[in-house]
Amino acid sequence: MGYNTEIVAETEIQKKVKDILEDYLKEKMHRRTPERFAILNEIYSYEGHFDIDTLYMNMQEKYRVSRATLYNTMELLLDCNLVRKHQFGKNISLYEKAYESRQHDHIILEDTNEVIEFCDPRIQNIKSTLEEVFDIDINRHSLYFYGTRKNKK
Amino acid sequence: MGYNTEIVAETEIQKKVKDILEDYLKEKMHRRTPERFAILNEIYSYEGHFDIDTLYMNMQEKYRVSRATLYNTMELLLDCNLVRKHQFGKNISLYEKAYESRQHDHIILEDTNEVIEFCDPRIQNIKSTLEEVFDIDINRHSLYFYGTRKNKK
DNA sequence: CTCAATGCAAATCATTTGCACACCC
DNA sequence: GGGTGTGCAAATGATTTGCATTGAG
Repeated sequence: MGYNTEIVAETEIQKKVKDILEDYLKEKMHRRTPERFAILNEIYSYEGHFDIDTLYMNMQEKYRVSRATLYNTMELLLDCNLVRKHQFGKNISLYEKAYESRQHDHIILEDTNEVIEFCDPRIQNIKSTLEEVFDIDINRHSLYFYGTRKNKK
Repeated sequence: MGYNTEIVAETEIQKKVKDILEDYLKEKMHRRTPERFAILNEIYSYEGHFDIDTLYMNMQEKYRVSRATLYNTMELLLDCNLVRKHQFGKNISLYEKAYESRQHDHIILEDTNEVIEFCDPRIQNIKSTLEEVFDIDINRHSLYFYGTRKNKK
């Protein structure tokens, strides 16, 4: 059929995450403000990583929100697992949408500032071992490898 | 023999790291200032993690150094692998001495703020795989698991 | 002597906070 | 209507920076 499946898929996900946020806010007795949905929508129009400032700039043209609200809302979105936050070095906080995107870790190439994403099942194994050995529950992890491209003089 | 091997060992290490720093500074054409050695010595009198502020406070009573110098010197000590730096969350930078202490990673228990250290050889395996697959050299990594103690209501 | 290193205070910059107003429930 | 959420501007706090002074080589 002649539909643009890209756009259809996009819209579906936007709807789904909107519902997830609605449910979450209801459950936590938080208000469903237009700002919160506007932010979510903006985030889910992105591919890959973004920072708060980019988000702020981009939104100014559409639905105007303050930085304070952005920071507040990111907390909520993190809490309901609709976004993930990455700390690439001290002053580089990057976010990305999390719904239906695979859990992955990162390699940072310090010569080129490239970021490579990878998945390795052995991390889950390590996690399981640790939970057993120390009798704990592990909720999340952060793993970064720092390196450089080979064969450079 | 009747020697206190603890203290002997301590002193030996202090000497060794002093030599390492000397060599490093010589090689890099940096000056061997008393501040740098005083800081190194202070750090190697600690066990476990410490932050810049603690280091600063503690040193005031002995060899007075400015925060600026502390930050500068930490860079050098990181570069010559005499200290390691850990980023536990955005505003919690902790350091620890690195010479002759085993590479380890951390679990952070968010309910109690406990920090558990562990070593798992599988991380090295992951590293090797990544180096091969992406044709890169990995210098270091940072790995944190975040969790909670079990069986709490 | 010369310039890298130091100390001090001011600057930075992402994030947080306080407060008055707006609007979701 | 009442109180949470918002915007704004000011506050924060770890780290950095500028500059005059010191001291290592």
